[in-house]
Amino acid sequence: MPIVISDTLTGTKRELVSIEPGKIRFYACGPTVYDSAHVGHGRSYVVWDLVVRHLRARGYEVRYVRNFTDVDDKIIRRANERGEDPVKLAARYAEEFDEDMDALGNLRPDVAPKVSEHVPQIVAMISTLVEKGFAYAPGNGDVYYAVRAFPDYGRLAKRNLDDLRSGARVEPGEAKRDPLDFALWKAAKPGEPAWDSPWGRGRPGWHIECSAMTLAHLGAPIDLHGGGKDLVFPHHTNEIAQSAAAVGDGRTAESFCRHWMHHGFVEIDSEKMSKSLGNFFTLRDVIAKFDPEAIRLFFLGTHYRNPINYSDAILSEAERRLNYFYETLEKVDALSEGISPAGEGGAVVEAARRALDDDFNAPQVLAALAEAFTAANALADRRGKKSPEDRARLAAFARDVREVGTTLGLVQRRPAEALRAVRAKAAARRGIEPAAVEAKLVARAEARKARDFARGDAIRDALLAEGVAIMDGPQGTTWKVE
RNA sequence: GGCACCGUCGCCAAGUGGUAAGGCAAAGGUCUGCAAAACCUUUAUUCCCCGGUUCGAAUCCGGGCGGUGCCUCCA
Repeated sequence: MPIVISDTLTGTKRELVSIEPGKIRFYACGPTVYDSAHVGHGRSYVVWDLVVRHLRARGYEVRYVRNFTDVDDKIIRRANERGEDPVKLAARYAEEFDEDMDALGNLRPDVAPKVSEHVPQIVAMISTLVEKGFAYAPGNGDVYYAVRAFPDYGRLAKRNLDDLRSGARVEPGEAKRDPLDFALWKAAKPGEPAWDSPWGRGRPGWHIECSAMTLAHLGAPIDLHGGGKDLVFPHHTNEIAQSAAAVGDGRTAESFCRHWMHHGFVEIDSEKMSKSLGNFFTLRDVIAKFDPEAIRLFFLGTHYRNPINYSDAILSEAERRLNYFYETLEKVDALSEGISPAGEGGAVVEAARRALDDDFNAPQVLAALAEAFTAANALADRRGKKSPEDRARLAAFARDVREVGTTLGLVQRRPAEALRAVRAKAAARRGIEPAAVEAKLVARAEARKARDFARGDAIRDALLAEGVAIMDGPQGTTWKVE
């Protein structure tokens, strides 16, 4: 069964065909680290994590490279504002980024290269482009890429040079032959980090770093390149032009990379979440409020290509759903402890694989899981003693769900611990004191033991008014935050 | 202005030619001292509107209306 993706390069859904059988060389555009990551970054890298996990589950040897852009105008500006060294500031945010990604359950990439550590490769690549006639140095210390030299220019973005030219503009001081030409190398300005080059001291332009780091760590051509939809133009368009000119045939986008995937944005009130609009939440802030696995579940509930609206309400819904998953698993684990599962991988595993093979359709996997969970609960809660066959089926459910969860990066924690963590966050959010709740539950238990149901119910209703729901079970009373 | 994308139940959301997944919410039921949770049942002859193609369209084509993104930094 082939894996099918929506390929931006062709604008169609088509089979992902790797250059070397069984191997995928994958590059995801990483963040520019001048500030804390926001929810939009979280979505982006959960998407790429899903892609990598599924490809690996399907037997591919995936080499996953994701860069840090740590040399950039915004980093320099931010560092100057704070009187800090730009490279150090970037390093700090890169570390923070890694922590956030870990919290979301994303696997680390195999390589996470930084621009500041690849300047020699970048200079070498620019030199090649100049030698081959794809780039020119007008003598002001800048080097520009000559867009007209690359016949496939703009194909990824489905735009031709005339369309683009109407909107292009040239900054004062630039010496471009064509307004669409873009800087590969920028002459150093005072107070900026700079490196020596054949064109004088300066620093890399925006797009060249990804090209150079892709070639340094994956070679060319690569199989798959990913990023947000906002990177299609100009970033990826220019990457293709540079790379195909430097190491490919100089004519076609495919000589650099075969397949391109782009995901949709996280939105607030149906508007793109972005730094410039100021309508963003940092991952740190959201993780402080909601369990990161609930955030991940929220991301996976919408197909990666579509926009996804962020709100506290929808995150609460994801949190309740996560609770349901872990409560079910806790119950099923208790009933099937030490039992060997019935049969081989079940229908859920197969359904999940099919859904992910079809352009990484995670929402469809969640739908398949929903049916499995319902069936497991029905069996677990059925009255009467469980037969050995029932227990084996429950064990099989737990095994299958966890296997699917491995690919999604969900339900890998121990249920009791996850439930406690989720509850703690929800309680903190609502200003609920767990110790106070426990004390009230003791009082209620005493009242009920004395068959004073009126008093017991009064305590329960008071807790519910605070947002605490209580469940009486055979093992005693448990509670959670509504 | 140019180039794209999107519009599916009260809400969220799959589905890209074969007769509308799933979740939340809602209603009824089972269970329960009463609840909660869980489970069962019910809830879109219909997919923004109007035409067209087709044996057949939410899915393809044309036109409208509405929303968004990119064209400048952006995941």
